[in-house]
Amino acid sequence: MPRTEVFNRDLILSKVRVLFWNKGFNGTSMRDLVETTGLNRSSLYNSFGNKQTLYDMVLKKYQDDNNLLFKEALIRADNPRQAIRNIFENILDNMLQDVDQKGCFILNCKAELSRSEPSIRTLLEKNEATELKLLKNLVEEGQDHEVINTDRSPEEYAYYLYSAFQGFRMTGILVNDRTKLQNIIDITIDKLS
Amino acid sequence: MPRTEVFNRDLILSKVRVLFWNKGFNGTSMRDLVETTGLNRSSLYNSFGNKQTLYDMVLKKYQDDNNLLFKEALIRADNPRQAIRNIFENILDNMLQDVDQKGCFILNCKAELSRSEPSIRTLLEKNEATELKLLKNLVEEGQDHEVINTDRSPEEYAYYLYSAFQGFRMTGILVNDRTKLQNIIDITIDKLS
DNA sequence: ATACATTTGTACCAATCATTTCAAAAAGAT
DNA sequence: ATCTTTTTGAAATGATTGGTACAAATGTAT
Repeated sequence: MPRTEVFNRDLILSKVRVLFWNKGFNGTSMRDLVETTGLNRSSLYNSFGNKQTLYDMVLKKYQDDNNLLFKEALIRADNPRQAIRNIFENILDNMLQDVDQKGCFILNCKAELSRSEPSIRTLLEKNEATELKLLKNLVEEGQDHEVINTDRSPEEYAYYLYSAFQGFRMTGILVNDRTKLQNIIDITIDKLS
Repeated sequence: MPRTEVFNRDLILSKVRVLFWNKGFNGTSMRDLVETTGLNRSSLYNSFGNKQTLYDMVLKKYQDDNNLLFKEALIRADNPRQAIRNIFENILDNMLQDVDQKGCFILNCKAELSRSEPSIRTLLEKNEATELKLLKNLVEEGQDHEVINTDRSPEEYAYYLYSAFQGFRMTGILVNDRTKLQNIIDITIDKLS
């Protein structure tokens, strides 16, 4: 009975994501979104809600994709320290492929909206807790397997790595030299050996 | 002959800065600026130019203030490694005083505008070069005075510290626990000993 | 072919955007 | 007191904002 959707929903959302990622929430207009997606204004509202819901959708999708990238890093790692290194290096490859040098969508969101949108702040806090927990567990395992030193507690190293990771992503906005970025990773991970 | 300005120019600009810092360029309206400064709409345009020039002015002022903070860190340091530590700890005090947890204005700007405004991108690149140079010189001195190890070159350590510094500032947006932030500094600087 | 649900195009909405205009008010200097 | 320059207030500018209304077009299933 019903007419089926003619457009590729995921393709549309990926275009929306690039736009928000590059220009932020406030820097992106519905006009921009209509032009870039090629969709009709009505279709956009009808199928995806309003500007806020669109932003929320692509931000969450970005989070999921990021988590997948992390999981992938864990799978092809010999040990927990290597897993942490892989997380950084997976992102490095990702960064070098991004000709726009958009940085991290979540960090851009954090910089723009963490003080204005309570719901966004909650989402960011949840994201932070998740990443810290992941890192803490990895450090804990690494210390158990004696591939990470015990100079600091797992939680302390988790905060250090979480902070370093954010800096790494911010640095990639202006720096796109693989050697320089790889060097940052090396020194950061070195600290754990 | 001319009537003198009745308002305190620096006070007005500091209010403008807080606004842009918190809500970004695109998130701040001229209406916001008029309300917060208490100035008349015409006076704002007449005395400070338009929205863009206002933003540029306060961003540059922020940069200058930041540089002053760095210089202060160098002055009261026993050696170059301590100077680097002081830079981080000066900012830590600064961060803990900021109830808004606005993070770093320059990084918020970087996240929001580095892909949209070429003039801003140039300013950010210049800022990056300056900070890297400062750090490189400090590491060089530190290695000469044997308070920083020579595992890596001054430039390599400069990138590492620059990246770590950005991460530290981004972390402070959601974390305001002194112990946790101090811990990040300690581990980061430890790497140099 | 008919019925049904959705997509689409166009036009429209009120609100807000950054910025300008301009006459009136204010305050220094002579 | 008069001149000069600036600040001020209020109103208006045209453009753009996010979002809606609704009829026409479209396609699927019976």
